Amino acid sequence: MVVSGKGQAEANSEKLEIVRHSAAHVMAEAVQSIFPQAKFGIGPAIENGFYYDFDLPRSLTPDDLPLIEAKMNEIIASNVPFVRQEVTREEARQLFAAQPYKLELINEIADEKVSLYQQGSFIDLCRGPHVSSAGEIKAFKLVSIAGAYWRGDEYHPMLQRIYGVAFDTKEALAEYLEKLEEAAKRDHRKLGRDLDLFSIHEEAGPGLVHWHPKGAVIRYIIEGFWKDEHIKRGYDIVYTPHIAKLDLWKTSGHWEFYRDYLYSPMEVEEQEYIIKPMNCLGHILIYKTRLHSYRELPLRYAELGTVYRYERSGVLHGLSRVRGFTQDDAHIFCRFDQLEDEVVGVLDLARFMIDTFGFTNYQVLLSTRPEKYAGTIQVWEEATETLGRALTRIGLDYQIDPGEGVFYGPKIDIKFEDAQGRAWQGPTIQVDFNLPKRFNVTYIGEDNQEHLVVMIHRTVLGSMERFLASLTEHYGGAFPVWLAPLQVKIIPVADRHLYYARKLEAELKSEGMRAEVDTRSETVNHKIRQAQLDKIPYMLVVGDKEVASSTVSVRLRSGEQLASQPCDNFKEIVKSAIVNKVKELSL
RNA sequence: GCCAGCGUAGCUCAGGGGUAGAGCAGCGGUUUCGUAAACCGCAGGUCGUGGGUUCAAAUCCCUCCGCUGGCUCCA
Repeated sequence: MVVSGKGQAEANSEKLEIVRHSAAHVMAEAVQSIFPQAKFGIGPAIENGFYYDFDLPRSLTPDDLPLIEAKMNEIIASNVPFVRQEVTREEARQLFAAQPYKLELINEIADEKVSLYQQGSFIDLCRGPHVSSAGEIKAFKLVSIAGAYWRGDEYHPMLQRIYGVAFDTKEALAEYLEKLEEAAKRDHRKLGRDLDLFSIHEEAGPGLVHWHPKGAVIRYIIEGFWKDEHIKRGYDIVYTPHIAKLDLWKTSGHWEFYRDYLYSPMEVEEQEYIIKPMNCLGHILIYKTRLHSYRELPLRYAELGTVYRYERSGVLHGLSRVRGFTQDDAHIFCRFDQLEDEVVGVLDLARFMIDTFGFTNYQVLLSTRPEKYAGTIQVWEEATETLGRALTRIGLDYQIDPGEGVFYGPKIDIKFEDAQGRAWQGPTIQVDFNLPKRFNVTYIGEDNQEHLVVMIHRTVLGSMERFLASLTEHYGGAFPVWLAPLQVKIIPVADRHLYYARKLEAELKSEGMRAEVDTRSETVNHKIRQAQLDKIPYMLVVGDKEVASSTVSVRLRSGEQLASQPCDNFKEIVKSAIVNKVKELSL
């Protein structure tokens, strides 16, 4: 039996964190030497590196970074020791008399003693630990400057933050920077343009997505799959209008709570209407067109519903954060005693979707009661426990996100990571105690009395836009065959093979495959290169040999090449890849 | 929204007070080719917008719009 405490890897990562934290202090010393008037915020280690926040007499520009780096290198070369000492809070206050942010921090420390770390001329309030001397920082680079509000509060002053990355060795640093460059190639905004999937136009407005034919094919396939799967799982597909009277949104509370996210009302025949920011109200109206017995619950209304929300200009991001998007939405109306089974059902569906589309990098979060909430604590606790039980039943590992629930109920979020490691919320399951009450959404129970339903808002993809972003980055644009906008590119060797190539194209198309002939009078090499850049799964090169023997020569986008084979054989291979939704090309 | 940076041809980018450039893509020819870029030619831009400084602005200054990276936010 192994009795040792920490594993080697864990110890290494702790050491690296200390190095990164110390690098932040060294950077602060460098900044202090350049700007003696600098006021210091905080400077922690973060994933891959560190940052430090400064209040400086002028704005930093990227040109400042090499100067600060040079200074840091001097400090590191001098190998100054990091010295820890403890002083009383009062002594610390005197020491940091000219440092308002530090004073604020000192005042919040409960202990009578506070610890300080000093290297060279720079002394900082800090819990530590640190390296013993600056020379232990082996490889770092300053990467960017950003504004950051003091203590993350937008009503506090904005400080200047410098981000750096730091690693054990120069090689590890170079490897990391290389990885960043590779990640940029997977960025859905770049691939979206290169692969002709979508565009966003200044003329039309930021955050408004135009789906090109190739992006639209992917969406169309996903939507068809999504609808079929929902019908199989007991959902009913509905459609609701894109605008509705403002009064409806006043009743729901959205006008009061989410006004900042709503587009201004438009007047129609002296009535005010708004464009919908959510689909739920339409579904509620459908539900309420008649009385419902407890026997017919749960009812599940699903809609690929397009919504519009005003997002602040600084937060828009490709397809991941937009102002108009289509949610793969559904609302489940059920009894409280059905909640757990329903959540299990949704989680099972969400996981089925995640697996089918091949995602592996995601995290599951259970968000609990926030400070401002509707309903009673008891109901909240019951519902939160129910969500937790559902997660356990389905066997999903999850973390608690305390206080991050929506005011109307707890929720489960599934977040996908993008190419640069940023997390974006995809599937979400939210329990709602608020709307059923506000709209009096009820069923008639066994006791012949009216009871409020429990509503679940849920998506299993998130939105079509964000989902395409995630999908594109996950596959680096090389979509699985069933999703690939174009599945087969037919490449005739010379013009005399065009007839045969077109016949093949027609044959494949008639069986539902997406095939196209490259009819240009270009070299075979050129056409193959183009097909490779377009990341088309299969390329069929046809020349004299193939025409003579009625075969095709298959090249995969992996570069793998296969012997000539009968066309029927190839068709079966592609069909099976489509039907089985295979993630990797294999033959 | 806030801080910083950026905006030159469809794309990637050069030029930085004195007549707007390249490669790729596009178009027209020639070439008919066997698994990642044939050759020749042509065309393509109010240098994001509006204003200012100047004899002269893509270039310097300001406004706005958009994008990028952060921050805040994200029902």
